[in-house]
Amino acid sequence: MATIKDLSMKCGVSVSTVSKALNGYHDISEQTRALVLRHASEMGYFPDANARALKMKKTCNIGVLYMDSSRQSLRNEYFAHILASFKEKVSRRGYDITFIEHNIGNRKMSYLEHCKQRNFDGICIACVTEFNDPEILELVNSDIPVVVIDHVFNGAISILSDNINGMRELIQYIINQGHKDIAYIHGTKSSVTHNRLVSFYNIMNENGLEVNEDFILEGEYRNVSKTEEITDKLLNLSKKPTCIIAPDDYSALGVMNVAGRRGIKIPQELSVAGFDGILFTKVLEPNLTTVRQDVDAIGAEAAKQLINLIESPMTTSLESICLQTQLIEGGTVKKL
Amino acid sequence: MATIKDLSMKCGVSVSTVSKALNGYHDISEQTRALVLRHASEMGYFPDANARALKMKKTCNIGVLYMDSSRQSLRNEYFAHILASFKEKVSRRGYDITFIEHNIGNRKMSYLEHCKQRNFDGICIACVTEFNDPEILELVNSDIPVVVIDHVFNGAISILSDNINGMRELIQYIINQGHKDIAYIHGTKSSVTHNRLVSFYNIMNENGLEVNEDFILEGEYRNVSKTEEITDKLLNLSKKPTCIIAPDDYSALGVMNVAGRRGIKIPQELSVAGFDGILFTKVLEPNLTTVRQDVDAIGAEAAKQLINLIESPMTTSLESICLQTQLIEGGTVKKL
DNA sequence: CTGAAAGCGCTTACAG
DNA sequence: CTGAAAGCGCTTACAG
Repeated sequence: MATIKDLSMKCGVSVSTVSKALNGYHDISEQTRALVLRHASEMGYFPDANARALKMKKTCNIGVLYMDSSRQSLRNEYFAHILASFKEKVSRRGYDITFIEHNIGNRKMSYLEHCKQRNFDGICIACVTEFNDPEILELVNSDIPVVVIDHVFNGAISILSDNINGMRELIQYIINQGHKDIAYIHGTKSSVTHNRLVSFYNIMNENGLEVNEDFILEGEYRNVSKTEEITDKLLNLSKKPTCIIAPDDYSALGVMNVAGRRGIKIPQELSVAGFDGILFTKVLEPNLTTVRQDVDAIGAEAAKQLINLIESPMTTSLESICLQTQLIEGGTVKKL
Repeated sequence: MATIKDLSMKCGVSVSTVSKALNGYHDISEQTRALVLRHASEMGYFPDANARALKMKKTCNIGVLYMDSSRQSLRNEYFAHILASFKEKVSRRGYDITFIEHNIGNRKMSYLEHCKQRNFDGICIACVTEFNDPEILELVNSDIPVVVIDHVFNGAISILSDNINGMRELIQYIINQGHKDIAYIHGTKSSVTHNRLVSFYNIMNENGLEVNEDFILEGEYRNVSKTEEITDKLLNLSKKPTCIIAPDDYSALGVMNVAGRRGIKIPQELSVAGFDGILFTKVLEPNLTTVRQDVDAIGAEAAKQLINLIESPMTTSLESICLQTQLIEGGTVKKL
């Protein structure tokens, strides 16, 4: 690729002048600037990003961490959608995205070391199940601007759905449909899971309904077979629930499958709800009753906050931002 | 971050010596090397990747292009899975992944210019619908090593499923189940679509079956509502198909939805098949009859080929590599 | 075996 | 308004 030196020779001016002309400095005559710009575009010249980064301490590159114990990574639709939106937003602001890994070339290193070597301007932590991993804490506590999806850390910006209110709306809707015996197969413990559970209990209580402890069982997010197993347990109880809430939309298929096998019609004989509002549930018929998380907004907000933090650290507060969810009534919760 | 200069002062040797010790040169005494290594790890020193890249003309970074006209990007499960596998494989070989965009900072540029500025060691082109876009051609014809998913370019490595054989197995299976009136809603024109179509015609002919032109309609990949529309048309024909093949698994939901609305039972009264073998069809009951593309293998093979091309250009041939597919019989094609 | 020097491609005080 | 010089953090011939 042509270098700034080639360009300066072509223009017959010094390298310094070329650089200043290109970077919009004002102590350059309009004539010279025009000359430089013309030759630059003729030669297809663009400054080397590495050299520029080295000098300016700014890479215009954001590190994204996708690491979860089940190694779903981009295979998790929810996070893939968030990343897609995040990517679109940051790219419009001139930042690229690079995944954070454990090595460069054949050197092994920690995530933080990777970020330091690559000189990322900021970091987005998403799709992590192990929030207590010391490597994650090291990242969050570093001096690199960080935004975290779906988890609250002291001293970092967090973006997450309003799980409490989302769950409230869902449960209230189900109760309004006449259900009292509601089972909740919740995901593995996490702050998100905790908030949803708390909300579940609260709304039940507010409505004067008692929570049947047999109906609260731990499943796993996105694990269909585990949800099937638990659904089987629930349907074998002498006192059965009239409605089952799955950890998420995807695992809700597990509830449907078991019902199908037992010849139980949904929603006529059993109601089901999910959480997430992911793609395929929109087109499945009947539409799944669920709480839609606004993945586009989550990604975009994460991007916006992170870039603010990078570019205006002193006016960006490190708070957690809750995004509204939307109740999708769908057709899998029957009016009793 | 600590620089090599800090480290050299700590060690009391020159910067050159430190660099050589770190990089495994042999003209360094074992004593000195040990000293340097010890201090390096104590200080948490890692060489700045940008400075290194500048000097060595090697970034250990691969550009990935995700650009499709429908702006699905990572939201397309098929490509998200391929990318996940690609990412895992290249990272194990020490390469990072950065998405190719149209700008860095506030400079607009072409994809190629972006790659040149970032000095990517190689490029993976995936998730592209516009293979004739001049920007894509520019990338493919550049001197940067390139691997392309799902499209064959002269002079570039291509990775794709064996669509011809995959389709053969699917159609033959459907025919063996006793179907003669098979409709094929195919995706938008592309080389992949073309090969599947050709294969469809060929297998029909080989089996002495005539293709009913009314049964061959153009839909769109991953477009459920379009598939619903076309399914409606097909089911309104006086002579109806007994089996409908959708552009892919996702759009196959469209066929199922229309059937559901009309009270047509699948597979008892109408058979359906898809293509891709994506996640949710594995857990949907009855399992969709489909052709599974081995997304893990596609991503891994793309990674392997690209890295070979980067590291050993003279022993890596620019060919297209076809990966085997697998017929998933599932339960949506009835034995007539 | 070690180190001074040049250079990768840029930017930016500083002097003129 | 323009340009020579220093420097960002590295690597690597080259000299000793």
